[in-house]
Amino acid sequence: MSDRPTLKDVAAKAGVSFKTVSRVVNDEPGVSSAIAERVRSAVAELGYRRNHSAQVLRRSDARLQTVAIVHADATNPFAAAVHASFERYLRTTADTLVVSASSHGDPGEHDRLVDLFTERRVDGLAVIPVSDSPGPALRRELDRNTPIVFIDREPGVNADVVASDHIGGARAATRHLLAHGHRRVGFLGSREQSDSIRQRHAGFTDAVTEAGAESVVRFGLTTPDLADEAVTELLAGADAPTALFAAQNLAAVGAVRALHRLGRQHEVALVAFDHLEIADLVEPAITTAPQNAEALGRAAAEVLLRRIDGDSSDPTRIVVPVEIVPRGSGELAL
Amino acid sequence: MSDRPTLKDVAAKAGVSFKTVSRVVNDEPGVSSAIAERVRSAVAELGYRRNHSAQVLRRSDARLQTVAIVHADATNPFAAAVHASFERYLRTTADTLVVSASSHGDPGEHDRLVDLFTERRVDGLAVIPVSDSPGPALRRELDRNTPIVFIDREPGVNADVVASDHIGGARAATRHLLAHGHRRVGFLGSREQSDSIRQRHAGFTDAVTEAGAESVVRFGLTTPDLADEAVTELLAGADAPTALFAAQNLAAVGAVRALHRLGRQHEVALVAFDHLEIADLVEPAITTAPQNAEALGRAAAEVLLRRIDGDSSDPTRIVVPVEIVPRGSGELAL
DNA sequence: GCAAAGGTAGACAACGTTGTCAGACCCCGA
DNA sequence: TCGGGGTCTGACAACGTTGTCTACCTTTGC
Repeated sequence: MSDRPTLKDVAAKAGVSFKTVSRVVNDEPGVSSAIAERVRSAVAELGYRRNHSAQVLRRSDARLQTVAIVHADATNPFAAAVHASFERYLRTTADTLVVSASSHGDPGEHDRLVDLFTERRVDGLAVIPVSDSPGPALRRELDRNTPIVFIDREPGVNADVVASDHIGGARAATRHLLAHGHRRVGFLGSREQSDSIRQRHAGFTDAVTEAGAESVVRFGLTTPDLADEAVTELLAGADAPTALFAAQNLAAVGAVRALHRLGRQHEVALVAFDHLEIADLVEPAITTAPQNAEALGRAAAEVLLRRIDGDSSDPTRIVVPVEIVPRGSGELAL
Repeated sequence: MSDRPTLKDVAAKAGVSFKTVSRVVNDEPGVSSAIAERVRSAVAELGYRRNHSAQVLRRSDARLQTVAIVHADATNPFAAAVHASFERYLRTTADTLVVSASSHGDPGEHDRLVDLFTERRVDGLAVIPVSDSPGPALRRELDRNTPIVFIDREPGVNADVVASDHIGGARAATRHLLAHGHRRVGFLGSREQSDSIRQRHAGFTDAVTEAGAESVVRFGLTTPDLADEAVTELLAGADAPTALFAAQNLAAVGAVRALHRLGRQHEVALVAFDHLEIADLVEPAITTAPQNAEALGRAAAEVLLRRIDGDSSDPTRIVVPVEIVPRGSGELAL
């Protein structure tokens, strides 16, 4: 990727000064149409492309038309959907390139990615946190008032956040189960370190407590296999729950698998947080409380753009509602 | 994202020349430890970060430690899995940042993204094509011998490609169905413009022809809903197929949905190309011919790295085998 | 005690671009 | 014929960094 033609190369070919070429490629006035034409054909012939680094260096105040999004796990379909919405909004409304990278869940790598994007100078950052508190690079950028928006999870600092109403959604989902007569409900959670999971747990506990019901709680179910095991074990126990709230989609997948293998899918109620591709493919179809990825991505983009435009008001916290979609599995009565 | 401290700012704070600071931040020899220490604390205090643009500009021959991947649709789980493998390999073995963007299937936007990454100077590009032939920007980069690897689909030019064995996988999957006695097999395809879909169709046709069986072919099933409709219609017809080959995962999801709604999931055989999250959640579990996303991503990274390292041999075509995973749905006999 | 050698620090140019300024040219009217 | 004004073009500096070269200061060896 070297030996690219520069303004000078184009200028030499067109027989003009490189400043004239600069004017032409930037559509600046003050170039006669004959010369402009000659320059344009030289540009086309050499395949000249402006060097973004040099441009950015010279006009260090200008917009880079680039924002970065740092993923915890870009293969998560929910994260991908948020990303898609975020990207579409920024590309279409602000002509801004969205670049991304994923830390695969490693906090050190996560912070390192923030660092790498910072070195490369972006207009702003969207971050899906992997841990409770920001790493050194992220903290430095927050101090520097770099436009940053956190998506989906609490960053552990006072900053702009766009997140689903985890508490309200989990509370509503659990109430939904309790309304069908269940008195003993299981909670299937993934990483307890994750704030969104903790919030869903809080909403779950709210609903259980207000109804005076009982609960069984499992955390650490980060893969379908682990969730499958946990459900199998729970249901074999003496006082097994009669309804399950899966706080995360992979846990839900494992729960469905276990229920079907045990043949108890028509007996044990299940509500799953998050969208599930499989929701209406199984019998009974799975009642879900899906996060609105489209709204989250769009809201994050809006907040970030406002910050990039110079808005320096206090951090905002945008909460996107989560609504229950009844499909059958959550309506199984005791 | 402005007003960042520069070498000069750090130098002023530490009371040295900016070149000395440069030496310290680059771990170059020739700085006394006392001064180096003073510089390091000034760096820490100001939160100095090297300006990547300036660095790249100065050393225009050097590696940028950055490659870009341009997606057709980053929300496709298969694409996401390939990306994850690609990213992990490059981050860990070559300390290279992988940035990405997605065109959401729009060829013009796709080529524009290539252009934007080119302007930003990356060491190489990985491209998941959206159309049969490269756009102007991509063509220009190919002419310029920019390291580029195409993933999963044919680019329409002579270039490095890493792709699954679509033909062989589809042929094997179809033979698998025919081996269970079916004589009339349906083909469910998504975009006919896509070369991978055409190849799967070719493999399908191979197997049908060699067995002297009959086929019904549907293209354009790009969403589960469209596939659902198509299957519903096919099965209602006079000479309905008794087995289905879904050439793409979204089409497979729709097919499963239709079969279950019609209650014919134990009667009509189904093999699906690609990985399906739902594969073993439904009854019968779905027999698949999954692409090896991990191998594809890794192979693409290896090819690209070799090109970046200066390998200028003829374009290679790496074909990653696709193996059938029998789970039940594909073994339903006539 | 002095020259040579080595280690340390800074001055300066250059990368490719854009902003500022000045110069060259042309046309027009006096 | 000449000056004034506008239009077009180019020279030059600057952005923040790294590579090269030079200058200083200390140490070493005779």
